[in-house]
Amino acid sequence: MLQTNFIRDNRDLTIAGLTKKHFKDPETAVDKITELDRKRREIQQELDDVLSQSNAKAKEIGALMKAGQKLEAEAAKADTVVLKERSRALDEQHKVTEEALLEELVKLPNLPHASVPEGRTAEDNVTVLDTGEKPVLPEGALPHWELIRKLGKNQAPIIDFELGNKISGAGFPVYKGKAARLQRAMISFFLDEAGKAGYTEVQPPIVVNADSGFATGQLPDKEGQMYHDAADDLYLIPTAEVPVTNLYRDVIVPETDLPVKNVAYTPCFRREAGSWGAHVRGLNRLHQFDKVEIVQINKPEESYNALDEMVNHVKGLLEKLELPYRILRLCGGDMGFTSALTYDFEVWSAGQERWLECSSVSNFETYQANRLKLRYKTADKKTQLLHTLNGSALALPRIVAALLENNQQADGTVKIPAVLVPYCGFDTIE
RNA sequence: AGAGAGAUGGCAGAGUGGUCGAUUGCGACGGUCUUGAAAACCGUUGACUGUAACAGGUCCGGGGGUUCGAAUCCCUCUCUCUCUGCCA
Repeated sequence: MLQTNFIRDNRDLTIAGLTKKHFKDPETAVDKITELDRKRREIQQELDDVLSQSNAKAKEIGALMKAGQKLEAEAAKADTVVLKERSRALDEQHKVTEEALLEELVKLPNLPHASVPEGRTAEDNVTVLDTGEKPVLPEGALPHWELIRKLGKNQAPIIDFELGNKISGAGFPVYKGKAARLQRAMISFFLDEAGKAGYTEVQPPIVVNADSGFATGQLPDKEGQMYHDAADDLYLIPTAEVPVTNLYRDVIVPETDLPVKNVAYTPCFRREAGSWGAHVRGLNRLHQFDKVEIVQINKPEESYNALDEMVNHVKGLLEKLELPYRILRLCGGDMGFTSALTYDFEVWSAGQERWLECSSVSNFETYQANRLKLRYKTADKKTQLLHTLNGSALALPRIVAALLENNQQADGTVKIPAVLVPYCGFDTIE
């Protein structure tokens, strides 16, 4: 959430930023907020004044009572009636205005960093790195959803969508045998790599309350994208970002603890309402998938260095997995609601000849921290909002898809990259 | 799930209607003393809002109420602890 103070003092910057993000009619939104903010502060001032008078009166009455001057006390009580009426009315106005302000404020996305390219769609994203080297597949190479039918014993697919259909529904595959083991291996590998890079491993809850969803920005923006348990008003997490970042909700972090670096493996759940289509096959889009997420909390002046560090970490993973990939700097129109700068990683899926998004690394600056009330104390004892960052390192299904497709051999088997062999206990899936 | 108790500042722990934003202890920070450290002593030590800076306002688990006035009384929700039951 943007800060009202910032909007008030930087009207043009705010409008320019919103425009870059293709936010509809930013002037109107900013004006509305500025006006509500002005009104709120005006009411607040008046209310404070009335309360101050009431407090003084109450003290006066207290002193009179103590002195045993009952008559005078009763007279003073009469004076408070008007004050009380007035403060009730003002309080009501204040509440209404504040709610209206918040309602408008949460509609505003984060402002993009200066380096964010102009543009509206994925077409306008800027490729900042392309590793080139795409594998040449043998004759008869298949996309992974075909390939998995041929792998495993007795024609039982190692990743079984039909079986998932039966027990849950579309988008909930069952991993079996070496596919299940591969998943577990990758989770361990990713966690170990993050550990070596200084991240502390955490295991958070995978259902969260509405406060948590709000603080990281999933609510109210993406209400319909999360699975919701109405009985207990809890949400299944769409990403570990939500619980892990919320560990620091309402926290003032000691400066000496910065930067905070956490890594978590969790399953992720996404309803993907409305985003299903014919092109979405196999592992390309799922309702449940596994992901290892890195999260950093850093001082404002350090956060973009931290973002670079995270990007390099993800690069390292893909390189160790020997997968071709590219990095995109997302344009204003394609970025997430809460992000100030996002790099997407796409892995080359040779069997379907497509790029698949497998990681998204973002700096949210103070947008989440403002909702989280996540702060630290500066050397001169001021409390200041921190910056939050996160990135997938990595999301599994599309990596699995790319591994299977890119590493398929002429004889129909699949080679496992060397770094995963110790984790898997095998080097080939047949 | 049933019965009882409780939720106060970084922590511990007072406070049961009137200068209480809150006694005190610990911790932390600054100082005196010391070559340095410890001890001792003195002082400082929550957040939000607001102001140019003061002032002012709000916050004692959350929400609501009673009252001129609430940490203190009432209602409600949530959570924690103890005992009993059940259970990976």
